[in-house]
Amino acid sequence: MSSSAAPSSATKVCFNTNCNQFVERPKKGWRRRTGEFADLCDRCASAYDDGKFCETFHLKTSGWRSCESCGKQIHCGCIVSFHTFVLLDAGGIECLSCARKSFILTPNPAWPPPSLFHPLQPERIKDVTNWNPIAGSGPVPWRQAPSLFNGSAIQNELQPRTPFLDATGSVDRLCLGERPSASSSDNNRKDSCEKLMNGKLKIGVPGTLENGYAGLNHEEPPKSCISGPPQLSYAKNDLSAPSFSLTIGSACKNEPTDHSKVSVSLQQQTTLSTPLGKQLGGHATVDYAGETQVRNSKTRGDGRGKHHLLPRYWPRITDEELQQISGDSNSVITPLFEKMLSASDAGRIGRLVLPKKCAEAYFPPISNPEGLPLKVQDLKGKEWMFQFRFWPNNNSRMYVLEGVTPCIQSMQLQAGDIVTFSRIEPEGKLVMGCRKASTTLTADQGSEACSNSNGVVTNGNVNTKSTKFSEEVLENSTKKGFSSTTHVAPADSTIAWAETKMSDDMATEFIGNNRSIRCKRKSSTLGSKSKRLRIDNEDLVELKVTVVQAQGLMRPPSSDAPTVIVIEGCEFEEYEQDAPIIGRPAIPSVDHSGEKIQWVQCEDCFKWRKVPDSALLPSRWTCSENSWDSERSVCSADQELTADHLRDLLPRINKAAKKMKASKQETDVEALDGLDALANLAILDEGETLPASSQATTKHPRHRPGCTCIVCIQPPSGKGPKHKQSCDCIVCKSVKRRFKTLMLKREKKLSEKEAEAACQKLQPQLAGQLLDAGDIQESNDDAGHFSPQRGELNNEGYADDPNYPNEKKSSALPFKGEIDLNAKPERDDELSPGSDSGSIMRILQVAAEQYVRHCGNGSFTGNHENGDGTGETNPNNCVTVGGTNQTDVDHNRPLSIGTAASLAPNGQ
DNA sequence: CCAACGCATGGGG
DNA sequence: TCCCCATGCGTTG
Repeated sequence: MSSSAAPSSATKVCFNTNCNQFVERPKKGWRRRTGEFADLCDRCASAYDDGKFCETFHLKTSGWRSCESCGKQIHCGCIVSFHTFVLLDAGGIECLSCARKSFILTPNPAWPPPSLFHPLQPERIKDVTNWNPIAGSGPVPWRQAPSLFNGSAIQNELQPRTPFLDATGSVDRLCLGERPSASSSDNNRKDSCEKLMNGKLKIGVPGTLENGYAGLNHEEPPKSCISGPPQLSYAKNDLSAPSFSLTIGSACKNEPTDHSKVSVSLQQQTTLSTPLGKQLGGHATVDYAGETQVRNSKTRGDGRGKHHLLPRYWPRITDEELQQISGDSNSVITPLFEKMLSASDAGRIGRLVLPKKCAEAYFPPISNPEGLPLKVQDLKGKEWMFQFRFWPNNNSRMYVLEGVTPCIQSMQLQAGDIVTFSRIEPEGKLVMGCRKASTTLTADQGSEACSNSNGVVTNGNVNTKSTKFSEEVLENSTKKGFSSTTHVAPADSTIAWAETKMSDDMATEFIGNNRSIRCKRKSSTLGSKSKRLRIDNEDLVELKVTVVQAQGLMRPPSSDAPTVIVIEGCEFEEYEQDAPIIGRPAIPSVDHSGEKIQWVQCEDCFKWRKVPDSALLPSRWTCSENSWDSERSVCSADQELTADHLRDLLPRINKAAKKMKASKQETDVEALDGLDALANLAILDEGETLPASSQATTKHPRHRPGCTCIVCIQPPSGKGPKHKQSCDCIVCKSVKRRFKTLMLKREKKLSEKEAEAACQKLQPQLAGQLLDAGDIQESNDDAGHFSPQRGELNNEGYADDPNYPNEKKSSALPFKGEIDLNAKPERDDELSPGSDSGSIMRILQVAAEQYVRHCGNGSFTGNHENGDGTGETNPNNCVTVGGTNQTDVDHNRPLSIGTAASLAPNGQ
């Protein structure tokens, strides 16, 4: 590859390695993977402009192939000409001209990654109105499907549906974002190119066309070229230095030589070496669109041509997995898709629901509901025979793999784990891999996996992969920081913190526990109709913890004492000059002399250092800043705190948290939404491991104890006299604005439908509630109301059991119990979270109102709907979602941020 | 009575 | 609003 050895453009040496002349005024050549253009001397640039670069400089190199149609020689495998041909499904290549004639539009994989294109992407690229999903939407076709591109009938069929068919030249653009090398003189083509770009090229992405995988999917563009669609095959042999083989359809089969693929050595090798990096970037080949189209429109009859494959199905296969799949062979692995097992997938029914698009894209077409037996190989090489079939469903189809139970069991998979499907080339065998939930949280997928996963965990196993991920998350969360009130760190970051910041021993313990927390929580999300709602609820718990954690990280600013202002009866501390800083989490303790101290971990070496209790530590603290112990002011110094000691410290903290939780549970738990919430608590208890960060330093030294207000987290500047309700000072404005935002979000979130449903469903309930709260309470017991017994059950993990009777689980709709307790008759409509609830926004509202009631001596109450004016609530309630868990009986009780051990002494 | 099958339902994107 | 898909549930063997 010319780019590899060429000097950087900054040297003003011709980028052409066969030239290397010094150039004073370099001309732009092809687009490099960095996004820059190759600087060429006049001569080389001229050759490039004329489309004769390869002829001139690469004539004697390998890689020349003939266009299957016109026989024109084209240099393949070269970045310069990479975009001048298309790979045919049946093997071979076709020049763009011929491809255009054949309506073969799908360019070779785009390269460089889309992000690199952005600076040069014209605005119009955003205009996707011309985008026709057909060409780009078809998933990678079943490899054995006939090549459709030589069939004129098919082409004809496609033609009317592909308005940009005349834009073949766009391939150049697509790939290089610049002029086509071979046909730059063709103005028409240029225009076409631009049109195409308008339509979709934006994508210049890997996977460019396919399935929305990458190419087309603007809404969910791959994060990088490597996280795209499965068309890039990963050559096992290249593990050490990742490169990708672009295999197209059955090309490999027909031409097992390297002609069938174009190896591209990726620049981002380091990236690629990460699990995420293995997301083989996609590319599309001409046939995808065609075949998909045909299959969709003819065979399947659902020809909507809309095949955006959801990112959650993108294959995320790691090196190891690829290696496992390919074994010792030289096979090229084409990751197809993956799916997180649902409870029913992993259940005993033995049916694995296949994402429709995946099924239609990667599995053989079936027209009979009976389907076909499908041989799938597992990672051990064992072959399984599944029945690939479908059943009609609402004018659509629901694809399933039947008979997967033995396979899933042999892989020891459970709901939440991920199965991956890949294809081995050239054999074309389907391979089913798997990834345990505990190792699935790649950066990209993390959130999703987390939110969707029921994350069954494997005994808190810790492996390097998960740790890596945690580090990534940590890094991300660190970057994001906790300083923003609106930022709610993902739960994972909590875990990440624990995993990465603890000493080894502790990390192990923490990781295990945290994982189990996370995973158990997740596991409770499956197996119920209200799965998604339950996820919401889980999120609430996690939010709460996270905010608690955030609170715990707050440190008063170095400036003078705060100015205390009062807004609507609430006191707020303001720091005129400096906002509170984000402090580093620490573990409060007492040393042998009885002096209060705190343990803090060095950012660099992770060793724990003892610092005075009063020490205010920056978020990034290292041994070098240990001014209290000069001997241990370097990372090389031994850690004073033994692992055992540290181990002792944490349970203590956890106990404190637990105790606090226990006290809260009496009231809060009643407000929890039944089994799931209880399960969450149980999980927390069981895990006993809120990260130290969320517990050890949860005291806000200069703050009103228990204050969780947004002002405290992120105080607005300015000070002033007592604020009146009509005050429009910056503080009040800020608060009001935030509340308004909160409410707007809520409004947005709540569909009318939900509101109606909520009202309707609640009417009877509320009516009954007015009559006899006791009865309701009792009747709601099964509906998820808290009961100690139920709590026990959850502690025993029943709630985690997907097989746990659905009647019970599904009845555990969030807030069924709490609604009764919290709703004021006159405000039922507002307060009722909706019978189907779990709506976080509603919860926020409830929390906000409670807080308002607490702070605002009632003046806020009922005004929040205005979203403005007097109704402003401290939006912090938004984060205090933990409040959800504590939508307690006592309306006057202040909202506290939740379970933080030491954060809010007065917060229950 | 149980398991398997296959369709229906409905939440959510 | 449409579609996907997780899962409920009736039917059948």
